[in-house]
Amino acid sequence: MNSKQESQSALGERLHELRSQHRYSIRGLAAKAGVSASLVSDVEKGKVEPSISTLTRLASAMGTTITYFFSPQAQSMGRVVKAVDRVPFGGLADPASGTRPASGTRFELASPTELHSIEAIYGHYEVGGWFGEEPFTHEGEEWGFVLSGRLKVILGDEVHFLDPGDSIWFPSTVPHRMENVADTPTQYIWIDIPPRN
Amino acid sequence: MNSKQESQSALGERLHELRSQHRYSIRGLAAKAGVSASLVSDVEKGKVEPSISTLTRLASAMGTTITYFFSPQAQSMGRVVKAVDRVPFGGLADPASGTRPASGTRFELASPTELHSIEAIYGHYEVGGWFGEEPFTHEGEEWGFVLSGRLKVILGDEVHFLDPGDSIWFPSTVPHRMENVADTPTQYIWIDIPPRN
DNA sequence: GCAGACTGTTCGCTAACGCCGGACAAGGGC
DNA sequence: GCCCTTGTCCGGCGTTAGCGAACAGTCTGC
Repeated sequence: MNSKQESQSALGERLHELRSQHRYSIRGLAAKAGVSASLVSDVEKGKVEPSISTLTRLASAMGTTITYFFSPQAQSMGRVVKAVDRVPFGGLADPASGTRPASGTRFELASPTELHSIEAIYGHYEVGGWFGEEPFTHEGEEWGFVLSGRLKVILGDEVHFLDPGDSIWFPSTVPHRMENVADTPTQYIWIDIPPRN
Repeated sequence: MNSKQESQSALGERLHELRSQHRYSIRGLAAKAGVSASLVSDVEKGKVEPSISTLTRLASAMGTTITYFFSPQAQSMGRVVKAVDRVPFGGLADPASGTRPASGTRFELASPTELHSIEAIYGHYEVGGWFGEEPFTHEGEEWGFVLSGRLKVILGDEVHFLDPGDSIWFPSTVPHRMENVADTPTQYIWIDIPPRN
């Protein structure tokens, strides 16, 4: 196993992961990128190292850039809080005292920090609906929560998929774009936070 | 001129620019990267689109990664203040009043913002000296100023070269590494700023 | 049951081109 | 003059990226 094979398989895994998130079939992605299905398969299996042009086309077909495949996935520009990862909020009673400030309620913290001076929006995306023809930026920060459907959020070079219950936070200065990729309408709660001062 | 040629030449320009900054000859870089000199020339001239493995080797030979060639150079993680770009400081008198608070002195602002609670260091690098075997991160921010020599600063995927009079500012959370690439000792002033609070 | 439309994979095959070695002209420096 | 370096160009080899077709497996619907 030489380093070439290692990097190939790493690249293939990233491609497979990205394609799976998009729920594209191999032939579907191939058609969208203008390449053959066998090539996509070969790349994912690490049998072939694609040319830079081909990899660029594959990235473009999924709304990202070639840097996606090389940048470590650890350093994220935003923070995603998966539904299963939400922590109870308001119930953090002192275990020793056993105090319970509330009963019959359930709060879960879905944002990485507590935020103030926010603008809440209840949104509705028709099938195929999107916001931001091209990724755009502005001041402030925002936080979104998907109630139903499936929302694709482009964050710089990253692509996040939000299923019902998932939420996302990011600074608005990161180029972003939202798109409903479900075959049903997508409902969401969106929070915009203007810059402080 | 199709898009392929465009991207090739853009890639070639980035490679040429990076190689020039390192002051490597074509053969020098080729030897360091383990490729032929003609290939380096062809890539720079946009005659050939290198394979991903080759481009990775070239990037590695110059202390960066393949993402360098694809990330837009506009979005910089840090801000470089070139010697020629420094603005006079302390002499910003009101043109109308014509007041001159000082005489016989010359101050120039070399950092993007005024900083407080700092730790200043006068450093000395022997030929070939470096700091940080691998890029490292920590809290806070820092600012450096080169008095003599030539300092190579790796900032994430970026590579900056500081000649005497140049300075750099960046958050310490960006992986960084410093290296004297001059054939003489490098003197510098380095400022470390711990996180606020 | 079986047809049809999917899924992903494998197998030659070929044209393309990445990559190399060598030769070339154009400077300095001595 | 000679020598060493600079970058470029050319011919050609060898690899392989990319393709089309055929493959087996799964699921749906008739």
